[in-house]
Amino acid sequence: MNSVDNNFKLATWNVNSLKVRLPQVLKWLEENPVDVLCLQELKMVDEKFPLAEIEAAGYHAVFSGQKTYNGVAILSRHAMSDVQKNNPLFADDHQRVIAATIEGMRIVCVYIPNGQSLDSDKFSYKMRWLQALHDWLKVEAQTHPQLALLGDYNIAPEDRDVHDPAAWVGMTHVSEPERNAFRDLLALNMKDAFRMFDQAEKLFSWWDYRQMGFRRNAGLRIDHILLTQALADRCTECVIDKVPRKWEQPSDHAPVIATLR
DNA sequence: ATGGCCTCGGTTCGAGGA
Repeated sequence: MNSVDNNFKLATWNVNSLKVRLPQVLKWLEENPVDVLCLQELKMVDEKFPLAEIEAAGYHAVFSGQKTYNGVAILSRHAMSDVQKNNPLFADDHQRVIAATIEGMRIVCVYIPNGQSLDSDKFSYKMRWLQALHDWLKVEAQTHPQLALLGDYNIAPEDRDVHDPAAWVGMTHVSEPERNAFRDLLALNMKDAFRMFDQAEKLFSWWDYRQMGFRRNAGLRIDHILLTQALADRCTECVIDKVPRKWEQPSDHAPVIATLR
């Protein structure tokens, strides 16, 4: 038994349709046998969830899907308990939250709303949604000191998380209210796992399908893993895996992986 | 350039994403 075997890996990936991306998810898990993988944008109802294929790959799965839009899942090599769908403090037609307890950790998988544009109803929905998430996690962290919040946040926390900050002024994902909401989550004694470590510049987790965004590295870092202090203390690495973004018919997002010792 | 791409639902285009 070497030290690698004792690591616990948590990952998140917005797959932009699990129906289209299932072969890539299975391939990625074969190459990256993480302990937990949070998925967003399933875009399918629960009846269509490919449970047999996921289980054949060695994973349990819990999921909360809907037709066409949204939908989230947690895949885990370990047993899951206390599954929670949606934020109990926020009535929501969208399926954007699923949580489960795994090996004593509270794993919260989120697909935070996009917001569309700063003057839209969808933006005010995003901000109300973020406030409710904060209020819920504040309570949840009291009973689960080992809490991880993984997902597509649709927020680039700082200008260094944006390929061309000037081009994004006035857009959603980078506005002060959104960045304040991100800092409010950090203020729940959580750490952005990626920023706990030295990283190269211009590392992103999403690239526009248009204009050859990936080739130009025209991206944003909007997929995050936040860890409460108890888990942050165990975190030894956090990386973005650009490999599947280079595959044929990729998701526009890349997986993010945190390693705990 | 109110663009460009991708997915879905449902038909050959609009909505939504980011």
